[in-house]
Amino acid sequence: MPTTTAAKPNFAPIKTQRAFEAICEQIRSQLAAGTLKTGDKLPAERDLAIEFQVSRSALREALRSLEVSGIIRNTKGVKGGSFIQAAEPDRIVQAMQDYVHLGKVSLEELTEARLATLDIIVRLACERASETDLAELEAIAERTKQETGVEARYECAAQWYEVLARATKNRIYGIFVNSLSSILHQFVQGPDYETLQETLIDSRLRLIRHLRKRDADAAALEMRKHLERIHRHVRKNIKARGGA
Amino acid sequence: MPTTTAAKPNFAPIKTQRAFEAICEQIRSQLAAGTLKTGDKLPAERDLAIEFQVSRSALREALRSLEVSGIIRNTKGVKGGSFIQAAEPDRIVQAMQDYVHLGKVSLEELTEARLATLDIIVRLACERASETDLAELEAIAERTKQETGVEARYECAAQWYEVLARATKNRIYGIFVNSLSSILHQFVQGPDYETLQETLIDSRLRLIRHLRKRDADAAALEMRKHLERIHRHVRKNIKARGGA
DNA sequence: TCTTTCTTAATGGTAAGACCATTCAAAATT
DNA sequence: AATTTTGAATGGTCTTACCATTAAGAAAGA
Repeated sequence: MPTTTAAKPNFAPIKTQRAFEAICEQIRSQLAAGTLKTGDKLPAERDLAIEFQVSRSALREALRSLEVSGIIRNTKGVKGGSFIQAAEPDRIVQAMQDYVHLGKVSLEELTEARLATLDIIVRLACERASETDLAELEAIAERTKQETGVEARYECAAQWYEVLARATKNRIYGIFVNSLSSILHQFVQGPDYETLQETLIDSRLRLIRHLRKRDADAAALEMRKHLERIHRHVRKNIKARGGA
Repeated sequence: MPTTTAAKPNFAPIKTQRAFEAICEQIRSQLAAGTLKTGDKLPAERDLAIEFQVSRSALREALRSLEVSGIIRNTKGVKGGSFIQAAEPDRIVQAMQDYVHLGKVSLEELTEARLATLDIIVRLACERASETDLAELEAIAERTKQETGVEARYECAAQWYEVLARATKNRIYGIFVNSLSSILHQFVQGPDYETLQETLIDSRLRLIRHLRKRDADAAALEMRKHLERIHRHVRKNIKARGGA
């Protein structure tokens, strides 16, 4: 980069602040500061509009924005209002799904990221999993054995990964792996699901044993082999269907 | 309900459909069906309101909802309107920020996840970084040396991580590390930023050298040491300010 | 006293109409 | 030909009004 460019322009992009955006910012910052927290109730729309010195319609657009962002929930009637919602990763998952659906991310990228993320998770879980966590994992593996419906099995898998992520005592990993898994799940439907199922239970039981022995390398390897089986299956079905 | 209820309940949760939700659904379905696609322009608000037979305020709430979902973008003036837009990862970052603020994810969790994620990124970049990537990284490191403002430096850091993530040829990592960095950035303000800055440039240059030699372990170690310096700094400032 | 029904106020949801600020093309002016 | 002015289209905001839903309290009935 041989250029001279005395100083870079460094202009801030002008951006006419709309009223509802300013309102959202204020509420979000109060959330970040802790002034507002889950369960709190915002004043009524008419009162809030007066407080912000905007019209009710402008305020409502702000509330609508916060609602679709999963921050508040609106209920009608007296004793109704806008309540700060508990955090749910659904919005993140949906945002990632939208991103993927617009073709910005390939299946290969998803599977690779999932593999790497679960490698971290398994190794951390190996260090930190409590006996309660392990027992929960065993219960899920046991339940998976009995479920037959495709949806029920997916539910089991989701729980499996959730508990596994929880064992790391770090919620961030749970978000990551949940997002990736739920996106990949849309490709999982297809034949040969039965044959995968057989090896699945054994693989999970082996993984639990490795976790109990705190053998991180063995556990990570077991997870990797399992995921690669799944991903081969997914890739094959994608080709067969000429999917997205 | 005195009856026996022969079969299992299986009731769908009642959910009063609000007007703007119905509008969003129609537009989303037209997107899925391909009737609407990126770049298309929706009719003007007043016309759309007539077409949907709703008031303009109800329609605007629907548009607002679609806008914060990243589906449309609104511009003013004649030749303005609502345009279907391609999704950008900003939404994901925003969703993760909301989640952290709502969900009491601790600073420790954030830093740990960032460390682990960047470990993956560095190792992958070691394998896959092209000469162009490396040159870009060098240019950024060089520019960082000359910037003095806090915001300008953060801009450099953001670019640094973005290019680094791009070198992995996997966009998912970029999303992850962007989200974590932007959340952590809110804590970075504070004293002692100058002393950190000195070591920063050297650390980055060393990292680039390791990447060039394809020495993954050395590169990962360099990154880890750097991040741990940063995180110690952040933690200290948090305590000093009694922050969130 | 207890139960049921009715009233009522609070709140979100919707409607209708008006005005402002911005934008850009076309007309008017130099 | 270049510049300025005009004007219409469009999103953003404000105002006012009314409707639907909800829950608490009052009233009525047992």
